[in-house]
Amino acid sequence: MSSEQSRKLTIYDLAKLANSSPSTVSAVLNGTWQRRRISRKLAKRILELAEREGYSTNMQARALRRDRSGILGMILPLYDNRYFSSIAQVFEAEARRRGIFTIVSCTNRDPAQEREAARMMLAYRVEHLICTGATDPDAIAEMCGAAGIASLNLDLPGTAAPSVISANREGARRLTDALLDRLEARRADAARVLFIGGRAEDHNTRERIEGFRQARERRGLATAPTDIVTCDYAAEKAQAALEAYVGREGRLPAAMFVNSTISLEGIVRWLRLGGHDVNDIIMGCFDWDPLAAAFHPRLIMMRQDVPTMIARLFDWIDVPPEDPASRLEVMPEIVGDPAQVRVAG
Amino acid sequence: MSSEQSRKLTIYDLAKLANSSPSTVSAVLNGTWQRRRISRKLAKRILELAEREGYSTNMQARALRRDRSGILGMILPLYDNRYFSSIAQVFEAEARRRGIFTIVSCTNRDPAQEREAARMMLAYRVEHLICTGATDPDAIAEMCGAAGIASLNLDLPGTAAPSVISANREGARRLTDALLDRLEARRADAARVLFIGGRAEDHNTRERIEGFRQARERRGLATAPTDIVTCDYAAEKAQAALEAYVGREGRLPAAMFVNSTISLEGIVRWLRLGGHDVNDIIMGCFDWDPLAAAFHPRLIMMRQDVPTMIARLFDWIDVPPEDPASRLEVMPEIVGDPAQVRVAG
DNA sequence: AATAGTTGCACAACCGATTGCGCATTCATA
DNA sequence: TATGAATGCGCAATCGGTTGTGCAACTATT
Repeated sequence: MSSEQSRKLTIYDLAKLANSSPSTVSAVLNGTWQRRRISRKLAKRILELAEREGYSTNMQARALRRDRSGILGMILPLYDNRYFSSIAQVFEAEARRRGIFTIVSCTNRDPAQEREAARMMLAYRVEHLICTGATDPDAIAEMCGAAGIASLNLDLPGTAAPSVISANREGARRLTDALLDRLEARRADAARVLFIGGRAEDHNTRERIEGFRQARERRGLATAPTDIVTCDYAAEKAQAALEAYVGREGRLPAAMFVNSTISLEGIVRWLRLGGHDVNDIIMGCFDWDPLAAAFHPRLIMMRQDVPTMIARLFDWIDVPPEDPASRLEVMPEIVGDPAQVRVAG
Repeated sequence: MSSEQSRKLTIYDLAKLANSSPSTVSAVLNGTWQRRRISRKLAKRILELAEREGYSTNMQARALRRDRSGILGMILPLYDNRYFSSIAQVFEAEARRRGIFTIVSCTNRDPAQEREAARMMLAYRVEHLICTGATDPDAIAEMCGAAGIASLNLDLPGTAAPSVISANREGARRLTDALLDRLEARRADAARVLFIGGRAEDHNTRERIEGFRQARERRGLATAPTDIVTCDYAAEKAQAALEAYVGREGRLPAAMFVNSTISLEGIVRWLRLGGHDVNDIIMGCFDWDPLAAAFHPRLIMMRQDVPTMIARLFDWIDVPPEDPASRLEVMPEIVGDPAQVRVAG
C-alpha cells in the first residue's frame, strides 16, 4: 500500500525494516513461527509491516525451495460446452477453497497438444495432473509417472492412472428407457431409434452404445449397426450424418439418442432448416445444456454430476487409491423427463 | 525416457553426465549457447543427452533467476457461455503459439474474488494480467501497478489500464435497427420494445442502452424508463423481470433486446412455460450461441469478435500503448439476420 | 617468435524463500 | 549460586537455473 517500488519487496527488505532476520520473517509469513518459537509480539509486528508494505511471497522461490509448486494442473478438450466449462469452474472453485492454485489448458482433443500441455505442466512442477477427456490418457500418465508426478483421469478412463468417470452405460440405459417409454406412449415405431454422435474409439461412446443396446434388448428390440452413427462430436458431422441417415431410410427416426450437446446443435439445425418440428421426434441428449432445455422443454438430458466427480477426484488427490487403475463411476442425473423420476431409482 | 528417477534431473546431473559444466548445459538448453560460443558439437551432445534422459527445465528456478515467470494471467467472470469460453480458448491458443504459458481464473463477477485471484497471480509473478469483464478493473490495475506488473482490460473498460472492448453502443444500435426493421415489416407496434438484462452499473450495459435509445430516437421513437429492465444477467432474474413486465403492461413486448445469452435462457424458458411461441416476439440477443441459433433461426445475435479482440490485446502486450487509459473498440458482427447484411456496412 | 585476437568453456555469484542447527538469554529448580 | 531446561531468534546452506567475467588454448598477424 505504500511506495510504488519497482523492485518487489522481499523478506530481506522486511527483515531490515523490522530489525530482524530473513529466516524469522519467512517463518512468520508462512505460518511456521510458533513451531520456531518466534514471540507473538514480533510475529505481529512483522505481519503488520508486511501488510503495510504490500509484501507478496514470491511463489517461484517458495516452490523452488520447497520442491512443491502448490499448483494443480488440468488438461481439458474444450471450454465451450456446459459439461467441460462446469468441470473447469468446479475444479477451480474447490482448489481455491483449499488454497491451491490451478492451471487449466485446452488441448482440443488432439493427442499432440495433450502431450505438449502435459510437458509444460510438468515443467512447472504441478503437484497433480488431471487429464479430462484425454484422447490418450495413458501416454500422459506415463509422462507423469516418469516425472514422479501423480496423474488422474476424469471423464475418460485410462489404465495407467485412477479414473473418475460418469456411469455412461447405466446412464445411457436410463436415457434410452425414457425414450422408449415416450415412444410407447406415443404408439410410435420403437425400431426407428437412432444413436448419433461421438467416436467409436472412445470409451464413453462405446459404453453409451452398450447401454443403448441393452435397454432395447430388454424390451425385445434388436439394434442394427445402422441404428448407430458415431460420426464424431462436431455439429457439422452430426448434421451431415443425420442427412445421410434420412436419405437412406427415407424418413426421420422416431427418436434420437444424441451423444452430446454439440452434436445436438447440428441435429436441431438440420431439422429446422428442413422445416421439421423438433417436437415430432423424441430426443434425448447425453449431456446437459440449460439453454437447450429452455428452447426445447421436451428434450430429455443426462446431466453429468460434475460436483460429485470433482469431489471424488479430490478424495483421490488427498488419499491416492491403492490400485493405480482404480475406476470410479458417478451416476448422471436425468433431466427434463418427469416420468423418469420413479424409474430412475 | 530412461530411468524412473524420483529426484528430477537437473542441469548439474546433465553436466556430470556430459563431462561439462552447469552453465554450459544451461546455455545449451535455453538456446543462448551460440551467444556464449559453445561449440555446435558439444551443444548437440548435450541436447541429445537431455532428450534421452527426459530432462525438463524447472520453470520455478528459471523464473526465480530471470525474475520473469513466462506466465500470462487472465481473470474471467465465468467459462459457461460461448463468449467467455471462446475468450479463454483463443487467448490460450495465441499464447501457446508464442510459447507463453497461461493461467486463467474464474472470479464469478465478485470483486473480492477478483482481488484475491489477482493477488495470487501477482504472487506467481505473471508478466501481464488480463482482466476480463472485471467488476472493478481499476482496483486490479492499481494492485498490478504497485507490483510493477502491466495489466490490460478486456470486455469491460477501466481507466487505469488499456482496454479492449466491443463496440457496444454501435453494436446495440445495429441490433436495435434490425429489430425495428422486423417490427416495421410485421407492421407491429414499435413502441413495445423491451431492453432486458445486464447491470445498470456496468459500462457495457450502459453503452448498449444508449445504442438502443439512439437507434429508436433516429426513428422518432422515445424510450421510456420502463422500456429498460437491467435485472442483472442471471436467467432467473431475467425470467422474473419479464414476468413482472408482462404483469404490468398486460401483454408481451413486440420485440426484445436481450442483453446476454444467459438472460435469453430465462426469457425463453418463461415464454415456453407460459405457452407462448417464441416466434411471436422479435428477439435480438447481444451475444452469440450456436445452439440458440439452431433452435431459433429467427433470433438475431451480435457475435463479439473474440479473435480480433485477443489479437489487439497481444498487440498491446507486445507494445504497450503510450496512453495507459487507451481504449480500443472492436466491432461485433450481426448474425442471423440476412436483411442486415447491407445495413451493417 | 612474439603479440593480438578469437574460440570454447568453467567459475561463482546471484534470484528469494525455507529450514536444520546452534547460540545467547531467561527462567525454574536444587 | 550453580545447573538444566525452555525461550527467542539468527546463521548459513540449499533449491536449480542464469549470466557476468575470466582464463586457457588455439589461430592469425607482423
